Amino acid sequence: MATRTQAIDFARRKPKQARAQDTVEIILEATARILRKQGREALNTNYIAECAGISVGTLYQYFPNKEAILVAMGRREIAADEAAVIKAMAESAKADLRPTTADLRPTTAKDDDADLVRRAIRALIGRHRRAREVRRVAVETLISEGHGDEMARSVQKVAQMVGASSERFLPGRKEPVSDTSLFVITRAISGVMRAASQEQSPLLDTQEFEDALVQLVHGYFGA
Amino acid sequence: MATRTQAIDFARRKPKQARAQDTVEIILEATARILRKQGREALNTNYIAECAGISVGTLYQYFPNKEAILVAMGRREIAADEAAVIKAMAESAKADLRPTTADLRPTTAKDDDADLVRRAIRALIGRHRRAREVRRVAVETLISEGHGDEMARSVQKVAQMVGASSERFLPGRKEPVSDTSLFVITRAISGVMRAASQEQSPLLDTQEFEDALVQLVHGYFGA
Amino acid sequence: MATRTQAIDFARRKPKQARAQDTVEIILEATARILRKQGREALNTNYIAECAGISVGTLYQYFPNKEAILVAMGRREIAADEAAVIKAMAESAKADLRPTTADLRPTTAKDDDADLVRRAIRALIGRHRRAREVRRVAVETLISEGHGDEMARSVQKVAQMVGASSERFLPGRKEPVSDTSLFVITRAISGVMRAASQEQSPLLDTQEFEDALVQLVHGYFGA
Amino acid sequence: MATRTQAIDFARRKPKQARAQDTVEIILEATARILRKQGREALNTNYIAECAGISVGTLYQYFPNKEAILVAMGRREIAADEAAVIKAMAESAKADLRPTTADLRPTTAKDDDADLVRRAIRALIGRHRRAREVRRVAVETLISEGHGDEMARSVQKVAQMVGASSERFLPGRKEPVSDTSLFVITRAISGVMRAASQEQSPLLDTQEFEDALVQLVHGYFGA
DNA sequence: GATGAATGAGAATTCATTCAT
DNA sequence: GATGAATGAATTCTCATTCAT
Repeated sequence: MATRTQAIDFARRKPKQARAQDTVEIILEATARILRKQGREALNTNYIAECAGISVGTLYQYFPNKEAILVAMGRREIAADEAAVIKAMAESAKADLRPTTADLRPTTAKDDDADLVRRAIRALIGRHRRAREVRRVAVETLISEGHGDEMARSVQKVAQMVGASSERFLPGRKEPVSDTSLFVITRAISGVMRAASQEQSPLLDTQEFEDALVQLVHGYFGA
Repeated sequence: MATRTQAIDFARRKPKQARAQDTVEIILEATARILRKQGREALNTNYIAECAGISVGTLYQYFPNKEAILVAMGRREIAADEAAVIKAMAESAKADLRPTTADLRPTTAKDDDADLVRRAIRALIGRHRRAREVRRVAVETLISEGHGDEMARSVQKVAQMVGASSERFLPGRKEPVSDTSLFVITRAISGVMRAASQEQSPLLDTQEFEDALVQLVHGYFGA
Repeated sequence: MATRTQAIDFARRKPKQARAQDTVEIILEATARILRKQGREALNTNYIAECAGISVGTLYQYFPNKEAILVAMGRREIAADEAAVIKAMAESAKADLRPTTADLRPTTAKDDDADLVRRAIRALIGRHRRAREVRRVAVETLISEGHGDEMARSVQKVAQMVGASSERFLPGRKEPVSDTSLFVITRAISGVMRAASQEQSPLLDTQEFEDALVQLVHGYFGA
Repeated sequence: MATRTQAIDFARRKPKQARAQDTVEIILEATARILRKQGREALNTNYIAECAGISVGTLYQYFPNKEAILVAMGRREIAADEAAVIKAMAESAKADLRPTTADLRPTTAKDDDADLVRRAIRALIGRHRRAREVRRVAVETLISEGHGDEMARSVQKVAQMVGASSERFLPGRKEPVSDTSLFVITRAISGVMRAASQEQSPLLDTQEFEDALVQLVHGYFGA
């Protein structure tokens, strides 16, 4: 059965047409909105459909089940994170960065690296500042549905980009960053970010917080 | 005992008799078992009661609702973490620690501090090595039910103990650790640990992992 | 129609289609049937659904909870009472009424009034002769859910109609019937009727009973 | 079995001792208190026991089941009504009654009768002014448990007393009051009273209300 | 493709009652 | 006699999913 088969790649129908694509969008947005405003408790397919302004039947034409919606959202979040960080790093060369904690960073060749790390972190903080519940639930579902690897891969990818760039500027470091180190530093950053979101920490909006995270990275790969 | 008392806060009836106390225990254990073996999906009050070998009615005599059970478990987990870490640190003075990555730690006065941090981390890793789902769900509930502060407080407390001890051995550092630093380092450690559990990372059982975490702390408060 | 509209006030979804409207009807009828045959004890949502030949889910698509069903029934009863009485009074002009207790009523201009009162009472008795438990439970719920005013208003309305008509034929009475009188006479009639239903009094089927009630009204406002 | 047998007369054990008698009292009072303050919804045996300061087990030593408690309360209410009315009537001869609506009652031999009716009604109003929910639930249970006759009998008894006394003063009336009349007038009074309680009517506290009820009786047995 | 009424298994919770201590 | 922990059937209500129109 077509349905069954397609269910495997978690989107019941490949939306080729613009309208169908929109519907998917609308569903995902409605889901995010509910998550943001009422929390996971209030999330159910009927309500998603209602908020999306479509019927449940239509919803099930685009997603085989509830989890698929969350998984799609999770992927989207991760992709958006990735894009945001990469974009930020790409802009690194030109922009003028005036960090407040200049004393922590000697004005050497390392500067560019600092910029890179700082920019990546800043971008991430930006992403986390909003849609806490959305992220949490979506990512959680992604993991619990066995797609945790996708997330890990994305994080790893960005981390490696940072690592690769860094090497150019850190001639002292001979070997590439180990897998363990990569794991630890990426999860450390995510963990701090996540906690700040979840605990609604006011730190999320301070420069001090950004500095501390930058310091965490530099310290770890440190002098 | 802290654990006991707090668990009761949220309980429907104060179990005065030994038997009642046992019942609470039995319920919590059954809950943990289900979480561990079948996951959150399978968790429901009827099933908990069945697994605990009691009736639903009895369950509701000790907990006003499902969440309360998870909250109690969360508190228990946290308290156990705290106790484990503190105990580990207390033993720090006498025991002989032979870390494999000796090169990371110069043999100076800092040694004792390193021991402290390492011991704390080692204890934490130990705690995380088991009952991943249990921790996750319980702690999550704790947070989502608005008791996130309790967890934060516990973590903070331990962190401060480490910080206080450290100062003795780091005469160079004049001021106490700032709140931001405390937040960042504790959440970083927790985040890494949590990710390792959740992603079922094999790293959790390696010495390399422990070393990396120790390095994360030392690097952050760095040279 | 008032009944329909009000019933919907309390309903979960506005049934736009004919089928849906029927469903509401079917639910209410099943409820009445249970109340009549097995009493309040036997009334539960699962059983209502079963008797109605629908699923519980469907039931809850039309009523947010059990009470709402009873409230809807109560409103319906009241509206039907009102309609029955008004209809009876409207027919008053033409029909030939041969009351058995002619001696109680002098053959004067008051006759028409007597007709009016008698007709109203006769209609009410007719309504009460059936569905005792249904009325009792439904109306009780209406009141206990805080909708007692609706009932009062309906009763008052009819009473005022009677009062207004009476004035035409009782030139002797200058002032309109006071609120207190209205309250007392309407509740007196209702009380007697209710008791007759509840106590399953055989009086309900006698002419003597009707006469006594007519006499109660006439006596109260009496000569 | 002793228990079974005694259950039939609705009190599991005949409390011969003072203490036992007290316990029954305490249970009934706790029940009334709950009914008054939290309504029927909140009424359950465990809660009654808790409020009464005894254990459920003890409660079941005095009442075979929940209904028995309500039945006992109902009987008590009725008995108290009866006693209050009878007492009021007994005092009729001496006391000085200054009704406000003197115009309604010509100063003839009927005066004493007026007093009697008025006193009875006044006493009843007094009883109804408090414990609305208590009465309602208790009496309802009494009826629904098939003890409606007891209530009817009590009401009838009082009514007959009034009727009997009246006759002395109403030489014109040859026959005793008919059963139908008795039924109608007693239920009319009860109905008005009940409605006033249930609808929380402010009339309950006015002289006008008392007058109207007196008028209802006098009008019915009319000039 | 869209709709939304219907489904019904399943989950949380209550409460009258019992019985071992 | 008193206690109160335990019981579990019963009840209310939810929500993912289907399918006739």
